[in-house]
Amino acid sequence: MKLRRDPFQAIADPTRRAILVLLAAQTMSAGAIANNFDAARPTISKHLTVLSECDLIDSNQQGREIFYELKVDNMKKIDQWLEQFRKIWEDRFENLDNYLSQIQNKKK
Amino acid sequence: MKLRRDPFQAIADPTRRAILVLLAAQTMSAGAIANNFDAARPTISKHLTVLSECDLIDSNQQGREIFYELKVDNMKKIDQWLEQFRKIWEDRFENLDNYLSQIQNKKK
DNA sequence: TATATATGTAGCTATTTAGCTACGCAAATG
DNA sequence: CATTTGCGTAGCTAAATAGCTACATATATA
Repeated sequence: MKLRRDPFQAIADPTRRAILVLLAAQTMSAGAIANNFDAARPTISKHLTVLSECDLIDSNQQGREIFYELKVDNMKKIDQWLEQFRKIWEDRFENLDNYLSQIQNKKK
Repeated sequence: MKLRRDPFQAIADPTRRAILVLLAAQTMSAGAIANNFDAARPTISKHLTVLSECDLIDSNQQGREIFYELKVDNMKKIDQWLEQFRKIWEDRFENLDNYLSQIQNKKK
């Protein structure tokens, strides 16, 4: 193996996905984030480190608190990768659509 | 930890992502898939097992060959999860758009 | 200034992962 | 019917992961 630090790796963990969802709503301090989970605070701290390394969040200190903010740009890479599959399921939907139209026409 | 068998886990590995891309184009036999990679054939076989467990591919045997086919439906789960973030970057794009319009107007 | 608070780091463990070689088995072929 | 071919499984290893407790450090507060 090899340490993978990319958005795909980042979202593989459900806790990290939940953190990202939290940060999608608002910027939050490390402690505030951790309060949303059962896991120990250092565990969440580590997840935040991973998310930073995967370049999905930014941090900035304010006093003794550290605020984390979503960096939406790298999220788009997942979206872009999905593009090629999206075409397939849209095609299938179209096919289903056509099929349903055909049934409709036969009825007429 | 706990064995995670979901589409997010499936696409965390780059080899598995590449397999999915291959299968997006066409159904392929296990051997044909393996030929596209440097990894040993059993390694690819294991990735195929994981992808099956994550419910992203289907297999059916034809003679001594086993053909694998993309199951696009579970891919959509990733797409659906991304939805909430897509809103954010679309908003930002709109904001940029508005900003650019304002500049345009000022020039006029 | 002593204390409380916010947060990261060190260091450990159990589990999972990705990879390999060796092997087994069923289907096709000579 | 012996052999080749296609493919999964067993069993191993090194590395990564996710989790924890204990500790260090810096900032705020009494």
